[in-house]
Amino acid sequence: MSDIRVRIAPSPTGPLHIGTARTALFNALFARRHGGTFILRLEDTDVARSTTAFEADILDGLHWLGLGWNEGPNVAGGDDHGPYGPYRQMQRLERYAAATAALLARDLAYPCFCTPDELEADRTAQEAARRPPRYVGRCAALTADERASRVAEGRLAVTRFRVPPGVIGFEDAVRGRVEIDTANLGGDFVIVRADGTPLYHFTVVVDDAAMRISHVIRGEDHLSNTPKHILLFRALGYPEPVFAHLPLILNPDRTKMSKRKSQTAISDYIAQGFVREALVNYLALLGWSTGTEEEILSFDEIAARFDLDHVQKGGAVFDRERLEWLNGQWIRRLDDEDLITRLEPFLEAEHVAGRIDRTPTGDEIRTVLPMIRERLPTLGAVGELIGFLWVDDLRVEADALPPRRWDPATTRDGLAAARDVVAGTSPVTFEADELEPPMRALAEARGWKAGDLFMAIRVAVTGRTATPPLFDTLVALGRERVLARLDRAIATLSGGAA
RNA sequence: GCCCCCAUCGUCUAGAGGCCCAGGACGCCACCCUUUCAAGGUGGAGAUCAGGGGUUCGAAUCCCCUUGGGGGCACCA
Repeated sequence: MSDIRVRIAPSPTGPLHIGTARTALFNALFARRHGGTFILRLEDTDVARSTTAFEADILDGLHWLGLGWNEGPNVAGGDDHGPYGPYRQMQRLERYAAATAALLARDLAYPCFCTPDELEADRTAQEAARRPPRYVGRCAALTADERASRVAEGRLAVTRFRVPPGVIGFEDAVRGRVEIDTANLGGDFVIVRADGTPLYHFTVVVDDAAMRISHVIRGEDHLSNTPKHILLFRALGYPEPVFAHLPLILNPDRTKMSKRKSQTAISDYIAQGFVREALVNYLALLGWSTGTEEEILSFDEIAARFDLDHVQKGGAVFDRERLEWLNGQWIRRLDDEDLITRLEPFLEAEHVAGRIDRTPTGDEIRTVLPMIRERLPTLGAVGELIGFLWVDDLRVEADALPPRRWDPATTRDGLAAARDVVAGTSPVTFEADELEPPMRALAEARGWKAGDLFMAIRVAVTGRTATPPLFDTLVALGRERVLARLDRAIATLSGGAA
């Protein structure tokens, strides 16, 4: 292993977000490409919003994507592994406390007694004066006596980091040189809350240093905050990692992708039947490219080609249609047993939802695989596609039965004639090859267009106008059920209720 | 308001001075295949490379300005 160490540091305050997954993927790819270590650290210092359920969703989602980590939590709410643990920030409080004490001792940070109301008033005044919001420094120069008296009053203090004047510059691995004047950082910022819990900008630096992170690869939304982190790295005497800021994933209106405007939870994509290969492939190509025209690529193939130089700088709109296309590509590439395994939970769900009457066996799924493979944009589409195979009591409305060019009477005649053809076939073999010729002959004999006859049969036995090839469908249904469904349709058209 | 980042077909992108009056993919439109739906094949429409100045024999590629878009500025992460 090289000394390249990268991490994904999600906050368990929501389900695994597509943006977090993409950042995790890029970090994992970078680690794989360079033989480095990929670390997962949970940033759970927002105790009020963090939950074990979200933690589980994040861990499960990352595992599902195939993005395993070399160091980090093992299970939600459980223990972890790796030489730099623990990997949950709330279990690392003493480290932040020590770092805080060090900063306080050197007066690089100070206690601030300003109340939320005072700060709010400051911000309101600044906004009214059309000035950028920043901490005014009311507590920056308090004497020891003044601090003591405030403490005596029982007032709680946060800890603020002193932002020194100057320009902070760094070499971003995707954007090149970036320079920001510390005067634009918003003043001395809070690193520890009044209740003693540390804040993100502080913990991220303490931990990235403690965990020996060599490359911080994260979203562009952190670019402006990077000077704060660099200031902290320096104040604490830690070496600075290399920073790489990835372009944001955007809503169709080009704003930062959000739950309000897009589907952002990975679990939702999983539930709809997207396969990991497609998601990984799609996400990798969102903001990065091989530099060639290759595009259907596995994680390993991408990792072999991955580099930060080809990372795009501008944000990328999330295009679900392209994801669906890629998903279809990957579904077609899965081998039979794999596809069956992945389809099973979706068929099970169809059953549970009551849309089909039983869950088909693996063997049953295997027999229909050739006719559905090319027709599945997602695994979740399987019910719509062939659910009619496992419905006991299919009923089709009379209005739906006639093909475009046929009237009800013709349709009834056509179905009756078709029924005779089916009835005349051998009950033992019942193959598509022995069904099609006589049906075509029938259509020709009666002067019907074969397509119309086929459509009438299709709707009668499946209830749908779009299905896999008709004769394969009839075979899958079986002779007896085809006869029964044709009978019922004929009865329906005859005015009976069957 | 201030700071930072960004800017090639509707979308994802190739392009690191001449190979580009800009290539690929998704989507869209035709046609082929075809019993429907897909898949697949072929072809097409679609970007004066945001605009304007430079630099250069030559710029999508380098520089500047403008415009536009985005992000950040919490006792959220």
